[in-house]
Amino acid sequence: MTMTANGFELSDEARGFLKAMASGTRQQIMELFVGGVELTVNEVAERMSLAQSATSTHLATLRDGGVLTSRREWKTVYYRADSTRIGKALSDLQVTLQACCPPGDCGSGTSVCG
Amino acid sequence: MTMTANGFELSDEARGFLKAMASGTRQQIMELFVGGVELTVNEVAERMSLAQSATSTHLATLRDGGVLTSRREWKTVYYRADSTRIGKALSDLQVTLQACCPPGDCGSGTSVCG
DNA sequence: TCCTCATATCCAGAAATTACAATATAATGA
DNA sequence: TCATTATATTGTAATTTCTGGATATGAGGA
Repeated sequence: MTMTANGFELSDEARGFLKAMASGTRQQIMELFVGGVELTVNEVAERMSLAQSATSTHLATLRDGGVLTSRREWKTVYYRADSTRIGKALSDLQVTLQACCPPGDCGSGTSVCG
Repeated sequence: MTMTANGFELSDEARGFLKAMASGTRQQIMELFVGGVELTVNEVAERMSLAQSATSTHLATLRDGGVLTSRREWKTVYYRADSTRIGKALSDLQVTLQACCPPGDCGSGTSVCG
């Protein structure tokens, strides 16, 4: 929990998540990981009909954004959804975007709530 | 609730949300709406130091994506966060991305859960 | 009707993203 | 060391997105 969080600006986790998920291709890639499945770069490339280089870049973007995590086993890298960080990002988005009233100002101003 | 929802693909609400929130500028715009605040196009343009045309386009994109809603009062249009639709999108994202195991397949496969 | 204000749309250049081919790196085994 | 396999990085062209100026639309008031 960051000390500077005030509910008025999106957390780094939320920003990273949104940036990573901004691409339709990456959204489709994430659908391959539903259910905790682990996949290698080549497996994703094949299922997406995408070049290996493009796939590697997308997976790196998703990992940088906290959506995927990876582990290395021998020569191959396994990617899977980072459930914990995804949960944090979504929670932050909900707090910031769905909050009815500013902290300490509920019901006092011109805010339209509900 | 859609009949075709199976947890393996992102809902239209989730896709619309992600597309709308893909831009850093639009993320900043959304921070202006925290707490249920209502703002006009010109107010957003001024606070963002953005041209009126660009602002109008961004707000339309956010509305199309289900993140903002608008009402017309006399000559001016007031925008505010669409709490209900934001909640639906975030809920769908959580169900799809955070789900541990495929429906009906929990604990049976090679999934790495937790 | 004409004028004004707020917003929306159109257009063209600038900036960012995406894709693939080629090459580089990392890890392992012969 | 050399070859092999999986992944990462580089370079570049094509596409998409973003932005501001100009213009159009829509609603009221004089």
